[in-house]
Amino acid sequence: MAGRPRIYNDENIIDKAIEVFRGKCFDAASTDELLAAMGIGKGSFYLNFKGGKEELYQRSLKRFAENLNRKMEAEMERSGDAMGYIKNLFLKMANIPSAQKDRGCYYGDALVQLSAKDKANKELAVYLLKDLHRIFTSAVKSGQEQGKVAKDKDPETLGWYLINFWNGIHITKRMEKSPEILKSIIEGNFKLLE
Amino acid sequence: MAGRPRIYNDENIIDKAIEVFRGKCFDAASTDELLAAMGIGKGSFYLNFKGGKEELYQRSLKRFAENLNRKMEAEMERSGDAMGYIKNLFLKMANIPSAQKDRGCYYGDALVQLSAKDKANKELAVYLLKDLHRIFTSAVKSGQEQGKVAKDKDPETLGWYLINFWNGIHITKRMEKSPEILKSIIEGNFKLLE
DNA sequence: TTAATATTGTACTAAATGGTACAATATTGA
DNA sequence: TCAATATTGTACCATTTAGTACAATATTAA
Repeated sequence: MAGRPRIYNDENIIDKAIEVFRGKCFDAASTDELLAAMGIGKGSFYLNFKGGKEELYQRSLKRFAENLNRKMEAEMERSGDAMGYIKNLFLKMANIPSAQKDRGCYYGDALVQLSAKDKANKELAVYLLKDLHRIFTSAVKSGQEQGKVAKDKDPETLGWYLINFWNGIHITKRMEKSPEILKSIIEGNFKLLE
Repeated sequence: MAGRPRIYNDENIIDKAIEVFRGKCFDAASTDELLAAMGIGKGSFYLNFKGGKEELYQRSLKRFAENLNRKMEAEMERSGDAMGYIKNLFLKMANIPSAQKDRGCYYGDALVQLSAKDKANKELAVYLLKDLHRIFTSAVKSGQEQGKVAKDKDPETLGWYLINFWNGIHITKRMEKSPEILKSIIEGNFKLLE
């Protein structure tokens, strides 16, 4: 259990890598650039990430899910109004600064950016998006129990509407940044749940 | 007007390039690979595409628009039922083969795949997506005239719902390929126009 | 036939790429 | 104090990259 101490923390450097990956696609993000952002050298990197860039990306997807998916579940639970929390999550997208609107959903981006050879990571992104669908579906169910969502509709299907809307708005906000237009799209789509 | 005759046709080779670009992102598609698919050598390429890969991509976006946007307008006109044509366009996506479901909208993909440095091409993709919004909006208007779309709703706003739905379904079909689920998402979302 | 010219194919280059090898270093426990 | 060991930083490597230079080639018009 001896040895030279690490100068870094796994979670911290993966967060830095996510920042880089969100600015350009997997192939365009060079290891040199990633390592510079992470603040570690190649020696440390290839020791900890035996699979190189691909493993880093995989772990960044998992790390992202801990922050997004798990946090969403926790907040839904905590607030006691899961659907209200979800709707607010969407509405907030209308008002973020323009630069942030150029960023998409980390999972959806992975599906678009990864080439066919990165099969494993693509499947992981699909898995995490389906987990998001599950979370949306559970929010719909609790919304139905609270009388906030139409009870005669299949929650699973409404969950699909929501994940599809999630996928769409993350592209649309990159082409149209007007808060008013984005807000009208969001409000309009939530009518599907009524 | 003399000189060695070209062995290729601009439109043909750009179509081949589009095939390559749709399989991987801009940065990951190498010129060698592109030229092999296009069937021309570097000499011919850099003579015709002075701007290199970036110009090729730009012209491929424009070429794609001629085939998609212009064709959509023509079909809407020809069919005499613009909204029916648009809805059918979406419904067809539910039943295409799985491999095709892994491909997205060429413009939306551009927004996700291009890095910040390709500003010009990103703006072109935005322009073409906005042209699609205009087309959707005009379909809504003609649907309203024909009593197929609710008349009390702003066509521009419904156009936004449609372009956002377009953006979304092109991501969603990459994560969920079931024709039934995709069909239910499409049918459900078109309720927003009623 | 031939001058003018547009296109082609290939050899080449400089830079960047992902990854490896390994000596130097900083710690722990005996 | 020192052996054992985990981490670090750097020099290095083979490959791939986008793009250039230019001689060879195939055509048209005089």
